[in-house]
Amino acid sequence: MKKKPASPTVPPAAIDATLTQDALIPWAAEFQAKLLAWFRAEGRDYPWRQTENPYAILVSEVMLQQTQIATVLGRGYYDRWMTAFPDVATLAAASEPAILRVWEGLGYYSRARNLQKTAQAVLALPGGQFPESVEGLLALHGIGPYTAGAVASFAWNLPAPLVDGNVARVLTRLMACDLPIDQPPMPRRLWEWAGILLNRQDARLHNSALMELGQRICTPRSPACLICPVNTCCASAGPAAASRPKKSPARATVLVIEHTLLAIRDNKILLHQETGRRRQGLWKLPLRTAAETAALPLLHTAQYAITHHRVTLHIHAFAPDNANTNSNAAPAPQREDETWHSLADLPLLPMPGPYRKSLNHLLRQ
DNA sequence: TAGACGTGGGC
DNA sequence: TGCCCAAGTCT
Repeated sequence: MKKKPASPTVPPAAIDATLTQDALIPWAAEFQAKLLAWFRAEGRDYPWRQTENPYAILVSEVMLQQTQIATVLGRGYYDRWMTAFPDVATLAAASEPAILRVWEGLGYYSRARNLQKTAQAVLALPGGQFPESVEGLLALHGIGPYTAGAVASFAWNLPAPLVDGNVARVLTRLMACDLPIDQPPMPRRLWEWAGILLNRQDARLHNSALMELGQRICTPRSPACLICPVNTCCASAGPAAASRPKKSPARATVLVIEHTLLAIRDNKILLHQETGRRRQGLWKLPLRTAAETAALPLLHTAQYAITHHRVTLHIHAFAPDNANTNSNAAPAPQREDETWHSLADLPLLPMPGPYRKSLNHLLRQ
C-alpha cells in the first residue's frame, strides 16, 4: 500500500505566514466536508449535544476535563449534578460540601469549586447571563482556552477553534509533526492549525466532529486509518500514525505510604479535613507516622494512585477508650485539626474515593 | 513555566 | 503489573 511519505515537520514559516486558508492548508475545504459528512452520519448523541444551554454545556466540559465520557456518563455524574444543580442560581447558592459530595470520585476537586465560583460570577454580571465571547468566558474561574472555545462554539456556534488532547493528536498526525506537543512552539501552533482548519459556518459541528474523530478513529495506540473519513488529507495515515504525537517523558512515579487511624467511639468517627491544595475540603482518616501506628493492629491495606504518586494506604485500629492502657507508642487520639463525626453523617461528608471505598469495606458489617 | 492536581480504564 | 491516557487549568 502506497502511503504519503512521512513528511518532515512543517516549517514554522509556512504556518506563521498570514495567508489564506487554502494557501496554508490546501486540503482544508475537503477536510471540513468529509469530517462533517462523517459526523452527520456517525456522530454520537450525548446529553450535552441536545442543548444549547451554556450552563449545561459548561458543566459537561468541566467534568470531561481529563476525564473519560464513560466515567462522566456511565457513573452518573452528569445526571446527578444537573439534577442537584439544574441552573446557575441553584449552583451559586449551594453549600460547598453538597457540591463536593456530588463531585466525589471524579477527582480534580477544584473543578467543582471553580464551577460554583463561575456560577456566582455569572449571576453578578449585568443581566446575569454567560458572556457570549471567548474573551468573556476566559475571565471566569476554571475556564481555560479549551473550555472557552467549547462553550462558545457549542452553545452559540461562534467561530471559535478548540484544542484538546484529541484534537492535538489528530492535528499532529494530519500535519506529520514530530515535535513534542507539550513544549513550545507546539501548543501555540496547534491552536493556529485548529483556527485555520475551522469550519467557521458550522463551528459547533466541526469541533464536535474533530474531537469525536480523535476519540473513536484517530485513537492514541491503534488509529483506524483504514476507515478514517479524512485519511486522504492525512500525512501520517498508516503505520506512521501510531508514533505521533511525540510527548515529553512522564514524571517518575513516587511511592508513598500512608498510615491512618480508624478511631470510633460512641458511634462517632475521627476525621481530618484537607485544607491544602490537594483534595481541599474533603474528609480523610487521621494521618499518623509509621512509628505512631507500629503497635496498632492493621485492619486494612489499599493501593491507589494520585497524580504521579503511588500510595499504599494502611488503616490501623485505634480504640480511644483503651488509649491510656497502651504503650507510650500510642498516638494522641485527637489533634487540633481533627473532629468527631456521627457515623450516620458519613454519607454526607465528601471524601476521596479510596478512603470512601476502604471505609465502606471496613464498616460494612 | 514546569508542576500540581484525582481517578478509572485499557493494554 | 505498571504504565499511559482521558473533552485542561491554575499558579
